[in-house]
Amino acid sequence: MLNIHNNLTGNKEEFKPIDGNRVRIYVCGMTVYDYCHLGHGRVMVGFDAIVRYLRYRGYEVTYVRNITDIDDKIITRANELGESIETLTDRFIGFMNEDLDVLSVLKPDIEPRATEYIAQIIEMIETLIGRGYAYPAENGDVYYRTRQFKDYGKLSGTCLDELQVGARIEPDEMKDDPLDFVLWKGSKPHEPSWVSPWGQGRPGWHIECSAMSTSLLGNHFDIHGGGMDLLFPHHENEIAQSEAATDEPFVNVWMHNGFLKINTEKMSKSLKNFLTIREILALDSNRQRMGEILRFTFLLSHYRSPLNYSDSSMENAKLALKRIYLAIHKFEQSGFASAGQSDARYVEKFRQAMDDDFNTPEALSVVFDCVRELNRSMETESSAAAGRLFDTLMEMTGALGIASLDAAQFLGVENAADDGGAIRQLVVQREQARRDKKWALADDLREQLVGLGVEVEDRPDGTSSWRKL
RNA sequence: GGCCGGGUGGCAGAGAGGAUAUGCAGCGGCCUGCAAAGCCGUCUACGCCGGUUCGAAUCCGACCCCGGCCUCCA
Repeated sequence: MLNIHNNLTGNKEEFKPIDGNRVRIYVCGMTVYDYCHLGHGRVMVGFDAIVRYLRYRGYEVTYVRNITDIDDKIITRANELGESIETLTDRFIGFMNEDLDVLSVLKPDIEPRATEYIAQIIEMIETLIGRGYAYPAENGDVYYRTRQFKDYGKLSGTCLDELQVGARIEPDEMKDDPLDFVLWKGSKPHEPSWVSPWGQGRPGWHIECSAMSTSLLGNHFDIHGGGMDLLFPHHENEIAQSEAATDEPFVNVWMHNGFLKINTEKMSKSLKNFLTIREILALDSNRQRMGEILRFTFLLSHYRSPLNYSDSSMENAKLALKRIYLAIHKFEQSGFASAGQSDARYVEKFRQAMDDDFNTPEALSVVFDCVRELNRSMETESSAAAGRLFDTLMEMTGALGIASLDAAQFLGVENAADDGGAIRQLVVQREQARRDKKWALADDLREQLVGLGVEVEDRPDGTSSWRKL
């Protein structure tokens, strides 16, 4: 039984798809005018793991994650850089794909862009006007009549009269009520625009997600996700728009990622304390390895908990992941063979953890228990057990999308292509010293290797393996 | 001001009325020329004050701190 924490009710609930075994899920992706930052990474990795697990569990998942490619900030940035909207957004979509690839984030089944759904957006706005939930203003804007939607606030738990205090009307807006929000923006000269019944303009932010999600997944679908900061007003507005337009319940389960913090403060663009994914990836010569360490860092805490990012959180993840890879590498070197079946004891516990609102930290504790027993079985040369435990380990890590790299490569086993052979030379000298039983020299050479970041491991036959992680 | 989260051992981070989380670090042992890796064993916990209970880190109440939302943000 899979339980998911639903922000609509505030409770953990048993998950039941609307349509048999089929799960339809929509996640708010990014607005593409800058590089992906760690907060994006957390959402993308989090839902990637969730979707992977849903599939592992046998659900037939349709995963939609949108791209916002038209909005005020995109226009501003394009003007600043003196390039077209298309060039700018295409460029950052390219960067996003590269970053997510390194984080082992699989492509969603459908990745719609707002500008490809203008017709559906206009159609939904017309429906809302027809139903009395929206009205065009003289300046070419169309606004949503918030007070008209009786359930407004049901997701975020706010009530309209409390919101009134902070609500504001910008000088150029012509709202009937400060709480109303924009569905369509009349365009100013030199801004990109589309023809609409209300003149040249472009969509407001919230409407695109309502239009894209309902077009692709139907009026009523299973799961909608995103970062906590989208809960209000974005998701609240999506509900208001969609349910007013379709007269059907919009989404059954709302899921939100906890914030990412840096130095105990929320990371955000407005605070200018954000780190981009590529900055982090550049910290290691091996981008793939760094990507997986970052992914592991995210998975090491629960998706709803606040996560404090720091150098030590990455170091922590690196060492933990290293333990997994060392076991995998040892197995690969050992000559033990896969058993073709996994150990139900671990798989059961793993599923229990993941079934409890995708508790990845708890699931990882099962992974480590399995690693320990795998190591033990390899020491006692229990071949069948080792094979079975290895298969179990790979099944669990596969479901989480981790440990997918080549173990030797991750560990940097006898790989120092960049040092001109100096390491290899020292290792060879040390092997000779050990054969000559010149222990002081051997130890001195090992110290030199450690200074180069190299870990040496002696084999019983007098040779040594080494790695540079 | 209104509304949400959270305070767990040296660090990270789950859990949730009687339990060995897990990873890193520490300590003791096995292994090793010495190490490393691995294995075995082991020490540090549940913000503060009350209450409920046979029993509370876990439930209730007060308090103190921290973070967030109420405006663009994943």
